[in-house]
Amino acid sequence: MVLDKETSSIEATIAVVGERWTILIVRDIFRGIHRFSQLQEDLGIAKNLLSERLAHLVEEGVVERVPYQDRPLRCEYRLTPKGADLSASLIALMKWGDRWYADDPPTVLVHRTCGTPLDLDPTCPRCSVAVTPGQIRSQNATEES
Amino acid sequence: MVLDKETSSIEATIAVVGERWTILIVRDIFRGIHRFSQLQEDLGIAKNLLSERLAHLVEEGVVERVPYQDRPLRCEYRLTPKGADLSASLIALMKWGDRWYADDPPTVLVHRTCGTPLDLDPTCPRCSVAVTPGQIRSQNATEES
DNA sequence: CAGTATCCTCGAGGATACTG
DNA sequence: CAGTATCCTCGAGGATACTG
Repeated sequence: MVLDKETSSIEATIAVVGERWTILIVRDIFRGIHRFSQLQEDLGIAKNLLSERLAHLVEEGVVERVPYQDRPLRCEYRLTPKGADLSASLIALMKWGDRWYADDPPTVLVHRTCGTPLDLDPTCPRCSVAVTPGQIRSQNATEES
Repeated sequence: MVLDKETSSIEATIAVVGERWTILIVRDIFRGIHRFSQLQEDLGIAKNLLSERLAHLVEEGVVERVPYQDRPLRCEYRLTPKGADLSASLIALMKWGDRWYADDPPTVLVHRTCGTPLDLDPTCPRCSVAVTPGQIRSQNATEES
């Protein structure tokens, strides 16, 4: 059917980052927490689980190990371009939680440096209407629209 | 710390929809699949699990039961406004999966009705720069920016 | 510090039978 | 059709001890 592409795309995404600890780890790395012990302390996750989740993220190419000292060799975890590309997803999830579960609604999410409110609701630039997932399809980037 | 709000917002979101079946159910309802048997067939999920996940979504106010016949009473599942508000998140996840796991990259996501490509990368409208999750904060909607 | 190795337990997923 | 009720099994989460 027509929606196969979108189907597998969502499934692919949640197969990689659709797990509580995994997504929280990625969020923490976004926030500048890069070292094993810092992640463990911030998240309160068991060390074997953190180790396993990080290995999984490295294997998927979302996170990479970057040495920051020799003798003994120590690495920290950084987002790859693929991992950094998750920002839109994280922000959308954050924004939804903020909208519906904030202690004192209404709140808005703003750019930290300049305070400008951010609107991430998907809108078609041509039609100027809100777009839902069912109204979207994939097409090859080289095709004519 | 300053990021507490975002932290709990993401955790709140994944507590509600951060599970494989749950998110696929929401996606299917977005796509127009509203009945129990259709969802079960489309997803290949065990009936007790589907029943439980739907009950959870109803309880969370993401989905609602809407009768479509009496005698016997039958209900279908529709998104509430809160559920429909998940579209930005679903699309962002879909788009990431499409970008990094499409069979034949590059692909783009376009508005189904008019074919216009959609860009959901978060950009600050004032600064015109890409915004990452760590560069966002919550503030009360009534505060001055 | 940054992990790996073990072990234990509980509960989720799934299959199946049953029901109005 | 749209579920509920049971039952079984496996494996994930977590705690803890250990290692270079």
